[in-house]
Amino acid sequence: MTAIMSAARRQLAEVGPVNLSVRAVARDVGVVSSAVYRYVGSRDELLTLLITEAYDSLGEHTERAVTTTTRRAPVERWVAAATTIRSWALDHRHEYALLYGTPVPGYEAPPDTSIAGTRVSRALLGIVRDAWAAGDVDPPPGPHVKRSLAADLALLRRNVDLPVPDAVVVRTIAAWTQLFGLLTFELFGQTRRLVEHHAELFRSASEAMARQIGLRGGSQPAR
Amino acid sequence: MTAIMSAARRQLAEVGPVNLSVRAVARDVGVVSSAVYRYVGSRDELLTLLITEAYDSLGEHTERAVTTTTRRAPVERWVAAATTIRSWALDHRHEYALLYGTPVPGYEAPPDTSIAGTRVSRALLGIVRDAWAAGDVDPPPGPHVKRSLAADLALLRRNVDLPVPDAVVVRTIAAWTQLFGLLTFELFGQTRRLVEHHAELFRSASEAMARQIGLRGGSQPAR
DNA sequence: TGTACATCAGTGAACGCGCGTTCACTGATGTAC
DNA sequence: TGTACATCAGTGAACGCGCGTTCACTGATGTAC
Repeated sequence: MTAIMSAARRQLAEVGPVNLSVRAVARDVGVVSSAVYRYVGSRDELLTLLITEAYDSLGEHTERAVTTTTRRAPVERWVAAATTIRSWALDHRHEYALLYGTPVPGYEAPPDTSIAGTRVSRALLGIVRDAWAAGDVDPPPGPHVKRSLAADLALLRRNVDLPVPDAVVVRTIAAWTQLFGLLTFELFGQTRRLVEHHAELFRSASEAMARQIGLRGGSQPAR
Repeated sequence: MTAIMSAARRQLAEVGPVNLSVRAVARDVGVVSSAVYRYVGSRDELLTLLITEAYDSLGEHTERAVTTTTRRAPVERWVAAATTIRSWALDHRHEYALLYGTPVPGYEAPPDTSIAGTRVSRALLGIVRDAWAAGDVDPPPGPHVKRSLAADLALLRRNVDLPVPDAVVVRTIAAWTQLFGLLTFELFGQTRRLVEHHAELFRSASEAMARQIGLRGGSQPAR
C-alpha cells in the first residue's frame, strides 16, 4: 500500500493529475495492473487519496509557518506563511494543480477532501485571529457589506471562529484569493514574459495583502 | 471550416479542454474523423485556435466594458469591467479553464496566443491609465519595491505604456491577480460551502480592489 | 514435528473502449478550350 | 454546347496505442490441531 501511494505520488509529480493512470502506477511499483485493485477501489479513489495527502502536506507546512512565528508581528507572520505556501507549490507543482487548478474532468471530490482543504485557510485565518485578539489590526473603513453577503459572512465567521468585523473578513478573503491568484498565475504561466522576479513580486504582494487586511508590523508604518 | 470551429466550441463547452478530441468534433460536424485534418493540422492546432478565439472573445467584452464607461468614475469602471469578466467566465466555464486553468498537459501554447491574452489585461490597465491621466488616483504609500523587481516593472510599464509610479503598478498587479484568483476559486469550487452569494462577494471585492489601486469614485470617500 | 486448511498478495489474459493520425481512394464541382 | 482535365472536400479502412476494470487462477505464508 505504501509502495502504491509513493508510486502514485511519483506518477502525479511526473505526468500530472489528468494523465495519472492506474496502469502506470502499477508499472512503477513493478506489479501487474490488476494488483493495484487489491488496495485501491478505482482510479477516482486513488485521486482522492492523493488529494487528501496533498492538502495535509500543505496544511502542515502552513501550520508550522504560523505556529513558529507567534512572537513576530502579524504582517511578518502572514508573509512567512505565504512564502511557505509558495515554496510548497513550487516543489509540488502538480499537487498544487490537483488542489487549486482546474478540477479533473469526470472526477467528483468527496466532501471529506474539502474538509482537509480547510486546514490551509484555517492556518492563515489563525494569524488574523491572533492579531485581532492582540489588538494588532487596524480596522480600515471596509467596503459596505450587503445584507445577504453579511449572512454568509456570519456563518463563515462562526464556522472558523473568527470574531472580527465583516470588513476584516472581506479583506481577509480578498487577501486569500490574491495569494492563490498570484501563485496560480505564476505556476500556470500567466505572468511569463511579464515578470521575471517572481519571488520578489510575491513577497511584495503578500506584504501588501497583509497590510490590506489591516495587520500591523514590519518596517512600514500602519496607515 | 466554420462548421468545424463551432463544433469544436460546442465540444469544448461540453467536455472541457482536456477531453476535447478531434474525433468527437468530427462526429459533431457529421463527418468522418480524417476529414477534419483537411482544415486543422492536429489536435494541438485546434486547441490553439480555440485559445485565440476565447482570448479574443473575452478581450472584446472587457474592452467594451471599459470604453463604454469612459464618463464614469474609475472605481465604477473597474467594477464594471470586473463584472463583465465574471459574466463571461460564468457563461464560458470551460473556455475560462482553457485560458486561466491548469495548462493542458502535453500542449505548449505558441507565443501568439499569449499576445492575444494581453488584450484583457490591457483593457483593465486602460482604466488605471485614464484615471492617472485625469489625476484620479490617490498614490498611496506603496510597499517598498526592490531594485530587481523595479527593473521588471519598468519594462512592463514601457510595454503597456503605463506611466504611473511603481507602487501603483504593483497594486494594479495585485488587483489583477485578486480578480482572477477570486474568479478561479468560484469557478473551480474552492469557495463552495463557504460562500453562497458569489456575485455580491465579487462586487464587494472588486470595489475594494479598485480602491486598493488608489482609484477614486463611488459612494465611498477616498481614504 | 507434521499435516490440512484458510488467507491473501499478486498473476495473466481478456473485455471493450476511444484516441490521433495516415493514406489511398471516390466522386462531385469547376475551369479551359 | 460539349468534352477533357484539374481541383478538392470528404470517405473508409487501418495502424498502434494506452486506458479502467473484471475474473478465474496460482502459489506462498500463516494458523489450528
